Formats: sequence, structure tokens, C-alpha cells
Amino acid sequence: MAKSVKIDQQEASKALADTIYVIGGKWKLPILHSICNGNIRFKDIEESIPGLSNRMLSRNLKELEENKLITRVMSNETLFYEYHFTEYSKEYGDLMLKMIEWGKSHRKKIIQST
Amino acid sequence: MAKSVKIDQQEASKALADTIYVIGGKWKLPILHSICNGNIRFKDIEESIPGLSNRMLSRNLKELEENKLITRVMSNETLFYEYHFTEYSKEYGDLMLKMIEWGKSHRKKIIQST
DNA sequence: CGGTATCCTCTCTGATACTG
DNA sequence: CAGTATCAGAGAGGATACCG
Repeated sequence: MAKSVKIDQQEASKALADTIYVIGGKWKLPILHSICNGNIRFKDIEESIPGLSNRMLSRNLKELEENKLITRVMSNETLFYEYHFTEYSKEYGDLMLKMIEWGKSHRKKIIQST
Repeated sequence: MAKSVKIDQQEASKALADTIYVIGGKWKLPILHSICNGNIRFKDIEESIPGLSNRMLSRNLKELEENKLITRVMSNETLFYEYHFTEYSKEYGDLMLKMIEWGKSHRKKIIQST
């Protein structure tokens, strides 16, 4: 019994490490949010996130695509590359919204106490 | 109108960058979860997370304390240092649970497709 | 028990420039 | 427009040893 609790704990540790591996880093969450917000083109995403360079955007988009959180397709209509959420990643929209709230309130919390 | 949407977007970007700054890195989420799971002593936390060295644990605990996500107190009863969640961080327990689920299901998703 | 100190490596990130 | 190439700096993370 105590042992299975310990194993559960270690499983959760690994799952959390995976999670942070996939959405970690300075830009992945902002990029996902930008796409979620309607920006589907490279240039648009880049301009929607202050401080983000095209190099980091390129790299992070590639990693997000490898993890199947977004897709990259050439649009037949516009003839531009478009980035979109996958069905898979849409499930986690609310998780992201909570992180946004968390970041906002946390900033206030830390600022007011220093 | 379009402008305020853009500003909202940039605000969210910053909030998400803050969030990932505070809970980012390989070990912060596993550490928080371990404490949440009843481990309150340095040694216990260390042993509950495979691969975590005492050096990284020490550093990350300090940072989490600075961000007011945990407290570190000497217990009068046991005479050991104890780490606890703050009222503040308890609000985000469900956020962490979702990340655990996410990590678990994501691992399955990626493994099956390769 | 609960950490620090030191050293080392490797990845992330940024700045600048260039390309199909 | 949508990136890639190159170089350089900072810091996260790991290994090992030591301390009050």
C-alpha cells in the first residue's frame, strides 16, 4: 500500500517533467496562446509577442509541431503557411487560460510584497 | 478595438512568460507535487523524485520560497525543517493535477505515434 | 538532517546577417 | 513571407565532495 503510493508519486513526477518539457521554455506558452487567439501566420505570431525573435519562433514552432500541439500547412487559398491548433491541443485551452490568470495574479502578488 | 485586442494578447503573453518562469525548469512541478502529496522534509522530497539531486532540490526550493509558493519553517515538535504549501499556492492544486493528467496522456500520444 | 562549494557541460536564448 | 546560419553569452543541470 505505502509502496504503491510511492510509485504513484514517482509516476506523477515523470508526468510533470514531461509536461514541462513540452510546454516549458520562455516562449512556448505565449506562442500557443497567440495561435489560440487567431494568429495563424508566422509574421503575425512574431508581432503579437513582444521580445520574440524569428529564430526562437521558428525553433519553438518546430518543437510544438513535433509534439503534435500544432500543425503547419500551406494554405491553398492564401498561399501562406498557416499554423493551427490540433484537436488534441484544443482540449488544453482551459489549462492555458488558467496559467494566464495565474501569471497575472502572481505578478501582482510578488510586486506588492517587495 | 483591434488595438485593445492586440494589447490583451501581449498582456497574456507576459503573464504566460511569468507563469513559466515561476514553475518552469525540470524539477519545480515535481517538487510542488511531492509536497502536495504529503512530503514535507528535504530528505523525503528528494527520495520521492527519481533523478533529483540535493543540489537542485535546494536551489529550487529556495526559488519556490522566494515566489511564495511554499514556506520553510523549523518545526518545534520534530526539530526538522518543514516545507509547506502556502494558502496562495493551494489555489493552484487543480492546475497541477491537470498538468499531471496532461503529461501522462501526452506520453501515450507521442509513444504510439512513433 | 539539510544543505553548500566547486567544477564542468550542455542547452537555451539573443544578436546579427543572410536566403529561397 | 518564412524562415536558416553563425557566433557568443548566460544559466540550468549534473557529478562529486564537503560542512554545521
